[in-house]
Amino acid sequence: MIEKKPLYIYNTLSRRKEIFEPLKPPFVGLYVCGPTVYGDGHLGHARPAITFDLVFRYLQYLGYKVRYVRNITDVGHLENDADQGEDKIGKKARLEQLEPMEVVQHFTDRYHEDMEMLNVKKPSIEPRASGHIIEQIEMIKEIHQKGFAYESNGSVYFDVEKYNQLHKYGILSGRVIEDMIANTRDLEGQEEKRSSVDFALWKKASPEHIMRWPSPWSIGFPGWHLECSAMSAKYLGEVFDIHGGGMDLMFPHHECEIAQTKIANGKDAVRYWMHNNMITINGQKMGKSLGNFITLREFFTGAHDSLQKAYSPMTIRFFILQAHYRSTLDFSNEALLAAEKGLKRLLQALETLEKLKASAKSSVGLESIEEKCYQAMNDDFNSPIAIAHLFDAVRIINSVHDGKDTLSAADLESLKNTFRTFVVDIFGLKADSAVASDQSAEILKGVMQLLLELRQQAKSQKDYATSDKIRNELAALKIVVKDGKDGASWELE
RNA sequence: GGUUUCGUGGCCGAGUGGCUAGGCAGAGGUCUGCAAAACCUCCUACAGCGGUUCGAAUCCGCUCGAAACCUCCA
Repeated sequence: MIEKKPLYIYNTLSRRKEIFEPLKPPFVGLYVCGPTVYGDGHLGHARPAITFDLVFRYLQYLGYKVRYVRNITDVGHLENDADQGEDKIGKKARLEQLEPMEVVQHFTDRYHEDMEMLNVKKPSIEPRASGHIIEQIEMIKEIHQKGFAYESNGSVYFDVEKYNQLHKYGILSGRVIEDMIANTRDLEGQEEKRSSVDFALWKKASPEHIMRWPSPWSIGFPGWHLECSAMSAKYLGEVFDIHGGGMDLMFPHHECEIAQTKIANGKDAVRYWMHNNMITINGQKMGKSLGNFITLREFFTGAHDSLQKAYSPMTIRFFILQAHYRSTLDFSNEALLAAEKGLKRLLQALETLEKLKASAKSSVGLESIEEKCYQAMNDDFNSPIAIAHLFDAVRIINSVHDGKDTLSAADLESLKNTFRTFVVDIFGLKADSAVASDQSAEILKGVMQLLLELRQQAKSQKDYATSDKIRNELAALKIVVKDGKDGASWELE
């Protein structure tokens, strides 16, 4: 354990920050709703991935042994358009003449690639919904036996009104069931349900629905909300610590999870509910249905009309970390450009830090930086505040490098430790690997050293024509030379 | 219509009863052969109107505006 100060987490259930106390310390169970793999991930998908990556990393850093479960939804959710009853993955597969699992595999692989680019750590377990049909069927049986589900034409529905008589339905989203009944729109395929608020636990497959499994009720597929309940219970137990996901999943997805689980195992499964906010574009949610999304790959390559240029994965990561996870974050080129420059400044300082030399004593105090960073993180993972404090450290690092301030050996060691810990370990930021640490990189390093020495010689002989030629030619190769107090350094643009 | 939020300087974004983050952009300066980088200084805002308070951007009320969810969505 690094710090004994309490960690506060905003619990959606109580709508306030609560002291985080794991059920069975030092273990922490964390479940996060993962992607539906029927298309490439977009910027919106990066938000929960990075948010809970931060949570995962920080909890681990505090010394907790975290089991992080993030699922892959590969059964598909019901489509609500003309192709009623057909799920998204099935639809995509029919269109492209592929096996559904082929589609699933393809987009799962691509999702993993995106996550790796963003330096998102792999979860401890990444279960697939299709691999847990049996568990889901068992759960439906349990709910059915207890009288909170009914069969209708081969499908099984959860009886929300009956549930609401014993427990309150809508505790997470603050909804009142009467209002919902009064306000629900008329949708097709609702006639099988007793009430419009009921939700499907099992759906009988229509003929064109190609993803299907046998069950006691019909050949079909599990309802949309069941997989997370079944898989979280399987891997984290009937009661576990944190459940996360996007705010848009709060209702109905998470609300349904709460109701199902409460009946199936008689307990409130989740102790802390965490929801990340949305990324917006022109003030509107970036989403599949609105068609205003930009995929992560498009960001990385710049291949999208809305993008002025390509943005590196680390820029995206830093952009997201610079906002608190519960705030909406508006995408724009200006904002991304600003993030790109800020990140560069931060990572530059990380390198500069390695070159600093200790002095007899420090001219600046820095013990509070570490403390402030921890305080910020302990306050519901307030990464933007922690980053602000890291920029204070950047200023100190650069001042020392310029010879305007000094640091004692102990302070320098402490600063290195704090800075690396937060930037690299907790925020997961790293230099984009334009130059990998392979052989050619070593050669480049040597060549550059030679060139800079030659340039220095030319400069000391006031042969500026030569020194400028070296600098300009290198600039044309996208290598930037920076003169400092003690010699020049270089970087790739 | 209901539920949940939000409205902060040129832009992005924290904060949330008094001490007025941070980044980007802009202006001036230091350094430098010049440039870049770095450093220093400056630009000081909280939608509007009332109320509570010694004191409010922060609490309360109203008005205006925006978003998410109520249908799959991170």
